[in-house]
Amino acid sequence: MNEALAIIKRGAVDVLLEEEMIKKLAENRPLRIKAGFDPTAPDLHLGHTVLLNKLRQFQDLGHEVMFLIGDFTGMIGDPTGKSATRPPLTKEEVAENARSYQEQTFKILDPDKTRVMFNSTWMDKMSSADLIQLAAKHTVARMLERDDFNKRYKSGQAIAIHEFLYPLIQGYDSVAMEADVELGGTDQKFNLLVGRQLQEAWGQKPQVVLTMPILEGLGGVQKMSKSLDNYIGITDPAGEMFGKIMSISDDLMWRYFELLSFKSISEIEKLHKSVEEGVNPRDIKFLLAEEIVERFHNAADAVKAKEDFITRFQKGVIPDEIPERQVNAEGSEIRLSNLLKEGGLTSSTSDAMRMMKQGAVKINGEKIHEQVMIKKGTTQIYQVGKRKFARIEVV
RNA sequence: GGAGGGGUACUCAAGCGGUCAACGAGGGCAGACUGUAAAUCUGCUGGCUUAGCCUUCGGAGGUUCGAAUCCUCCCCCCUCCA
Repeated sequence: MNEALAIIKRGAVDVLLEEEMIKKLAENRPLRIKAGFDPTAPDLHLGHTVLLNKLRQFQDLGHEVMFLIGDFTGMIGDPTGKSATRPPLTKEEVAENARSYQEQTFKILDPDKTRVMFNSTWMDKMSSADLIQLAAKHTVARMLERDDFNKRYKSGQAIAIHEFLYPLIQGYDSVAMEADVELGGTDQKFNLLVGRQLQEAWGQKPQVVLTMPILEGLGGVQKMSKSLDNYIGITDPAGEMFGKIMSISDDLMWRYFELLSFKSISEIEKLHKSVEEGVNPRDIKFLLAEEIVERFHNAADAVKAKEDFITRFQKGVIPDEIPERQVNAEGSEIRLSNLLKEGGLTSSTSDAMRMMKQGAVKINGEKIHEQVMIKKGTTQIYQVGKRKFARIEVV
């Protein structure tokens, strides 16, 4: 039981309230663990798996995971200023996304102990009067306590009325689901707490709120996100996944170990000690990279990814598996800048020019500093920076 | 409905008639050094047919030789009053 609590608390930022968690565990029954997901983004990356890992741990302890897809809110759309207007999803799209979610999450979650739910099930039935009564359960002042509302309010940015509704709906989901525990990122803390309050208002025992940290992206500064392109997708090819993990800083590595590895805390502690005693952190990072690649691919791929990595970077060999592309030349030849752009190695020809000037561009391993013409019919290996390669044929 | 303030590149934030493709900071990218690490140093960070040209400062017009900067209208946001 103490052990269970320790597992639950690993990596978590908050457990509110811990005494309640202990009591619930003592009841010795499968607890109902809720976690909500946006119906829009089924492309999961390692940042999402922090939460999934925690859900998995609950499953391993014998509890039941309720995987809630917030399709109701997704179908309304969220016209809040900042994230551009996101178009409402259709029922079909939601269903498709849900399927995609399962496909990806079941690499971590145990399907037998996972129930997928949709909040439209109960929200569709809610009348306007019901909704207003729900809204009556909370006050504006308390809403403004939420950090991001608070900041926006103080700095004079818009807050639309419906934004106040989202935490309430999310909280009501906990009521409808009779959740014992709800998991979320630290950014969700406020919303999760609203759930507690509403459950009490409906005469239920409030859920325990457990928040997990937001995983930093590859740069270690901003959160991992697709739009910042600093993520490791769980469907990334093995070699890429391995390489991305190897590129993180040593400090960040320990964070990834804590949040992403299935190794026990004591094992990780041992690794930490070994580094302090002089083991090259890089070798420890190998362990992490192998573990993650193995989880989302398989053991053989992990081994191969490591070998490739070593030949490629420690021995400086150009990788043998590089993407092959074809680029169309208008005439008998094409400018290198255009080739790099068309070949997807740079975002624009201007970018390509900059890269050349900085000595980041190589053709067959040879640095190219200036614009050159590439003849039609040639196939060469182009490289921009350390990581971007392509074998491009000019046709 | 009334009064005032504001909308600048990924983010924050200068600029308030030319020297502005737009200071600075953060973020990001690249090079050097390395362990594809960190730290550090250097360069870059709108596009193109790249010593030149083209399009950007909420939107549309206008004034001017010349506008992010001035004027008009519109849209959006904030504050106070009702």
